[in-house]
Amino acid sequence: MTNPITRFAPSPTGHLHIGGARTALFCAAYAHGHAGRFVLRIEDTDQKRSSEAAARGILEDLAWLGITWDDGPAFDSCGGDSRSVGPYYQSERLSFYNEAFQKLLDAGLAYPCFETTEELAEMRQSAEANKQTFIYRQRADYDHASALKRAESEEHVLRFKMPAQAVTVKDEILGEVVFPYEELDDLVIRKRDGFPTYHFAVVVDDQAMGVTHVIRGQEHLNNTPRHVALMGALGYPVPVFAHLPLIFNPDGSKMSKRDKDKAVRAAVKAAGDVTAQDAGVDEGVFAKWQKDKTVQLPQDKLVPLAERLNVELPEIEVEDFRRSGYLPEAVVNYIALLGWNPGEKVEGGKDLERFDRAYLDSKFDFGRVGKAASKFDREKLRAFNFDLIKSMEPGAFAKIWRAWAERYDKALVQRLSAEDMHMLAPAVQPRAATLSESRQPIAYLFVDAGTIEYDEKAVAKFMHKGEPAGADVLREFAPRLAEVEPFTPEAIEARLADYCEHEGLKMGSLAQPIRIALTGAAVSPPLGVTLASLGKEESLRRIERCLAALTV
RNA sequence: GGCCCCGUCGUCUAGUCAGGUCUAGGACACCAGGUUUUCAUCCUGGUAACGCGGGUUCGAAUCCCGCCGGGGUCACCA
Repeated sequence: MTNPITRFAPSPTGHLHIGGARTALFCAAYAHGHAGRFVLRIEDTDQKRSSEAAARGILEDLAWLGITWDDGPAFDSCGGDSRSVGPYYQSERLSFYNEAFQKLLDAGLAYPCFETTEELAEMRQSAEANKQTFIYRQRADYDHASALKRAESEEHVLRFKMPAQAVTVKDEILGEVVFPYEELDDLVIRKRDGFPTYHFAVVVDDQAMGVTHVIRGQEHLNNTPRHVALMGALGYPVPVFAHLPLIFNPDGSKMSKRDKDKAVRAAVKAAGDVTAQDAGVDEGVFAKWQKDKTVQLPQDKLVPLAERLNVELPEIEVEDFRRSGYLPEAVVNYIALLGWNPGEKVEGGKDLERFDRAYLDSKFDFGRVGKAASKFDREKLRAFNFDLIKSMEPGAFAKIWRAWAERYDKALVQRLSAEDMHMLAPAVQPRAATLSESRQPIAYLFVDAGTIEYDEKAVAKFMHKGEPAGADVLREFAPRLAEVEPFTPEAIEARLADYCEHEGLKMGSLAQPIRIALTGAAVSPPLGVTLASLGKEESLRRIERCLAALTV
């Protein structure tokens, strides 16, 4: 097989799901690792649910992850139509589908049906009552010619006449899977509104775009025999299939966008007094959302509400991980390991787990994709992210940290200059596994000096005990601190060390009192950074206030 | 419920296709020590798994069968 063409075909109904991201990643990796092309196609045949904004969001999510596509919607340096097989929005490809419909219609392989949705529901129910699975089949006395005539004036759908034989799907990951004819119904291929169903559009488009390898989630396995049958009827070659194992929540449930609403809904219920106004939506919408598990609040309402209620939203979509402060490289590395692994050992007999895109592209193959579903372990992703953060140059970290904050934490940007963030970087990096955790080690910067409460135990241990007592050491040292110039972490550290040596003090006996004075507790980043980030004036003010508070 | 897929530490997995070198290896998490001016980082060590039952075989995590368990899918959504 030379020059494979893979494709990722999301429906634009929201941000990119993390599972979809993995599929896209593997599609891109396989294509790029085998001198092929990766196509991105937007499946917007569901007019009720699709939106242009969502489509754009998905492109952004992919671009952020660094997953680039060769053919598809133009975005940044991605996409374009150099092979002239576009357009890449299915809603703009109706003429292709109509041509294929006609072909099947002429051959009697597609036929109009006139049952209403209600009638079908009834048929389904009665089948169920008889403990049978409802399978739609063309009636024995079906008259094609008169149906075609009737279709000219009546609303109808088109169904595919399923050939009466079992279908074997050859899958690169699962092997051969046989589906008996009895399980395959005459599926709808054109909806009442004239749009093709997913099954039809995907087959026509994949053929038109030269797709050779269909890589998708295992939830599509049951659809595949239908697609294969359709391909046969249309005279298309059958591509290679590879169905990826599913990704679940840690509790085994399916990772769903609704999980986010679920978390907030529970918090709203627990709080008891949250109003529609608090949520920023209509009364009706809010009431419906509270009752109906399938209703979702818009992202821009849900996120602020979650923040107000102090709920941590589960990350489900790529955008969620981005907001939480994960680095795209970490996300990509982690999800690549969900269901796949390179099977390579490094020194010490350890599995090779950390790698970049180039490595993935060069090594990815279906032979090493597992069959079993995997659970999404945020702790491990977090560890990957943490490692990446720790290993960055402070300057580089400060840059991405600021870029992130500009998007998701405006207050941080207002409080800290780019220079501040650069100085803080070495202190923050080993203490924040994600960018959103970066506030924790420097929380002291965000409290007003006047409101600091001093931890009793710490005060007792470090301020009152000892000979001399910590408070006295601190009082003696304060003037020396005032002399430090410039007030940089290095200069401060040097002065500190100097002073301790001269006075015959242990570092801790001075360091801990300073920490308590500055932050209220005996925990903080290295003193040089802590002091410098606060600034000389503020540092001295806090020390003074602390000393005063202790003597009262 | 029908059909389909799956089943190694808590989690992700190596090992399974070509049965022995597997008293089952790694990673994350967890626990315990150590380094450090606190916290964190870092270093060292530890706990922990072949779902169950039958076969086949000198020998099974690896092959076969059954059971149990988990999941997917049954739309004019994708």
